[in-house]
Amino acid sequence: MPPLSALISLLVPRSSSSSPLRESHKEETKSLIKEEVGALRAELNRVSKENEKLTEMLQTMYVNYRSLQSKMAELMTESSEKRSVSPSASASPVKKRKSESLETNSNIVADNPNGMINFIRYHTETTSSCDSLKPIKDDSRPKISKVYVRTDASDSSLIVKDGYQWRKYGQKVTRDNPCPRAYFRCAFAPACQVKKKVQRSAEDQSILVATYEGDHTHGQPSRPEKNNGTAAIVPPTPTKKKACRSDESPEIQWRLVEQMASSLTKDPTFTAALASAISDKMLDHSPSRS
DNA sequence: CGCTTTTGACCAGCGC
DNA sequence: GCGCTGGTCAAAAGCG
Repeated sequence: MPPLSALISLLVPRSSSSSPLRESHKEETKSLIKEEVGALRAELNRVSKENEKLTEMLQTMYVNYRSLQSKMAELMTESSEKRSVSPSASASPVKKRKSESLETNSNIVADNPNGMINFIRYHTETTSSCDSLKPIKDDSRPKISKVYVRTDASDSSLIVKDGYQWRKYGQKVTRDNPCPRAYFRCAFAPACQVKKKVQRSAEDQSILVATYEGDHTHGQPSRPEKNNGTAAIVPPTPTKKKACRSDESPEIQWRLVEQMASSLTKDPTFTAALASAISDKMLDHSPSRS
């Protein structure tokens, strides 16, 4: 990313002349640029504060989710204990597809009433509390995680922009949902066995449900700039929680601001608007116009 | 021309 | 064993 000062120096031509008129114009331009920079910084601060608020909201949601999950786990343990008392119940094996549907039903579509969060992700670990109901053979199953993405209901594409490259290898209409389900494999590394299923929610067709199976054996090939305006908020996992805390060091906060600035300057619309605004201001105050 | 997507065929698991 | 269903394969079509 080119620094803002470099961008400005490109837009503002350097003059070798030192006439008083030129000098005053130069000063005027400088003050204008300073004003612009100040306004941009204020905007950046505003956005970062908004981001902090969203992060806090997300943390609250995550804490609520965890407490619900632990309650669910307690209930599950209780019910499994009761089952183990009853010999008829423990004798019936849970079949593969049954367990999958059970898992899906236990997941609730997380939605924000404000519509601010449209990308919710959480993991369904193989070592989850629900394992008490699963047969032992399921231990070898890959890690499954689900992502709910709010999209435009009119948008028929089954694309979930998560930064990874995916190759579609199939599509199928399932019995319980009139919307087709798309099957993807990780296209970045042939050895990477991660699979993704994407299907619109039967209840709310504006929600895309992406199911990830397994872990990537490589790093993320591309950053989320691919999202191009699609808000993507991932709730903090226990290990990542620290990075999302509001009381983190100023260095980290500054890095976050830098990242935001970077993403803004990478946006061609933003840079074009910035260049246009600066050039307009320059032309407005140019001596030829007066 | 090579890569990606589409789509019908095929296969395996499950219920009856 | 048969039918249903979800998941995968692979040839054909599409696209840059």
